[in-house]
Amino acid sequence: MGTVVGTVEDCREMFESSAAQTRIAPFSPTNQIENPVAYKLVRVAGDGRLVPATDEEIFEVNETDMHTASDACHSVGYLPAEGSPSQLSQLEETSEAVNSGLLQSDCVEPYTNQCSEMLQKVEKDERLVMIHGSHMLSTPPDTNIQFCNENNMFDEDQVHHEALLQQPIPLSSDVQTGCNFDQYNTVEPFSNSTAASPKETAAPPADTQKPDFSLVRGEICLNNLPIKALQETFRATFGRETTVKDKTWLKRRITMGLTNSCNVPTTNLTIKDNKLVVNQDKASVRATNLKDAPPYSTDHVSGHSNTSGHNLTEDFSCEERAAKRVRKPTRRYIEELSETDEKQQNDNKSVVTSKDQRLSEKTEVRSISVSLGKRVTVTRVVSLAGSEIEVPYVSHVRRSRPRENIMALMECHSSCLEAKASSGESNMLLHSEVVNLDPSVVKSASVPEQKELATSSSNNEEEDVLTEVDQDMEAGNIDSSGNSSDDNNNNNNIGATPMMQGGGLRRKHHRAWTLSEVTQLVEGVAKYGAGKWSEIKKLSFSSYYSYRTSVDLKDKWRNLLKASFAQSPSNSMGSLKKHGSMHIPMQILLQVRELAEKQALVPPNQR
DNA sequence: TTTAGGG
DNA sequence: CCCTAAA
Repeated sequence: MGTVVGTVEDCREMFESSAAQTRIAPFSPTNQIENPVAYKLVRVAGDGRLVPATDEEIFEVNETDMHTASDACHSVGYLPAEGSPSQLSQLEETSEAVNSGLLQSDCVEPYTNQCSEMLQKVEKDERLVMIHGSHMLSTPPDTNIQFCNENNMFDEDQVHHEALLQQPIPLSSDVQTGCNFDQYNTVEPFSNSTAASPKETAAPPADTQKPDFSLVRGEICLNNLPIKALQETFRATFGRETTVKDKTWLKRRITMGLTNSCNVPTTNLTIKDNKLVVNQDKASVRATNLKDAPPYSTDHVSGHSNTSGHNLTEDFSCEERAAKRVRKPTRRYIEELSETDEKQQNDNKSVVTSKDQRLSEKTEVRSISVSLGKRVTVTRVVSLAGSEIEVPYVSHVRRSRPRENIMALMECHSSCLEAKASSGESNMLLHSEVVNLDPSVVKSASVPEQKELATSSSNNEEEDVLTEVDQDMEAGNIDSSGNSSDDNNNNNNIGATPMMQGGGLRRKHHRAWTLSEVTQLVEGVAKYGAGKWSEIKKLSFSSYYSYRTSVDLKDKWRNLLKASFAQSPSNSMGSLKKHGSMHIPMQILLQVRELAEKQALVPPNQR
């Protein structure tokens, strides 16, 4: 069935040669409409192998990802027979890689122009791989959904092709029964694909896809949660509080956090009666924009959501703005704004603006290089707590775990992208990828294969350096412990390097554990047993190239145990709450406890 | 190299 | 998270 189409190319090649454009072609309006493309961020190892981007990396991209991307993201990468030939051919190359399981479906990146820019800047070995998936079927970005399996990836069994086929475009409420992710359904104002609406809608039914543990296990339906609950969930997910009251935003963020992916549509949609409502005016505008703004322009798509419709009539970003965009708040800023917004809209705004401008500059630079020759700054409007903010779609490549090697490199270029790109050894690749939604399949598949890959890869992991973007939105967000590191990122090399000015090593990067990570950890312990950290890491975390080390896993588990037992019985209900620090849903804690007890009994063998 | 613990 | 002793 679904053949994966992907192209892996040397970045230079892509950018330098006309080919690049061709590849990008999928974005062309025409293509987009019919064949949404999902891009996946990939890093090319020195040996030429493709290494799936880290979830964080992806994350960054997602945040900024263009509307387009959002569409793409959703889509599961199946190539329809219909896929444009060119795409197919291109993709074919990558398909191999994909099969190998290197590709992870989580994030698709909509890099086009930006990529090109970045690439240009990056002159080293980095390569970009674009893999295009033609289908729009969206999948919940799930960390679990990684296509790690070499063989299986494309097998129908593993892949939910069938399911997808059956439920092509429409996300019927039926499909989504159970848990609805509004986010998925939500359409971004800028979403590219006109046709997308259905596609987006296609957001995978939570049930089927089993986006994430929380979703599956927790049976968390973000849609139904009140804002307060969402905020709690947010805290649980990211380890920090949020005052944001925008349901849409919260849901999206949470979803992103849970899934570790970017698929979640960025913006606000108005959902009414299970349908996404877009302002026609805007839509019309959009149409206009689409023509003008090549790749980025997006179409409005109306999606159906089963969510209990609460309406967010936030404006979808106006095309107009898109054109104008100056501001480019990072996530963090956005979040902050939203949070503070309530309190002080004015102040925050001003602050944001200033920062944004800075960012914008960078962005612009990048954009300039774009193939079109015309730099287009794409921004999207995000409504925060009632105030709208324009957010530039800047893809961030997240710094993955900083390897020592890299660090040195990184230091040189503190400023800009170039530095990031310049990791000598590894190259970042973006490839569009088709994503399989099938949770079960993905999950099972991902684990084993990946390991092999990693192994075979010859230890590249460590060597590889990921390109980073100056801004790292995620870091700020994720890091619950507000580390100064984030700040440093902008100014300095970015968190990637633990180096301190003093010359001493700084703490590694504080990365708050996400719910999804915790879930994976718990699963891993359940499967392999506590103490098998290396196993767990390989099987459960290698997939998305988590920077978590076995030691990290061990430490986290230790903390989980502590938390689980610390929890007094009285708390049955409140999974979250209190303890400013914590989160971690009850279920997980309970699981932890069970596992702990269970293993205590049967310590040694087994698994 | 991986675990287990202490810090 | 870091560091380190043990294995």
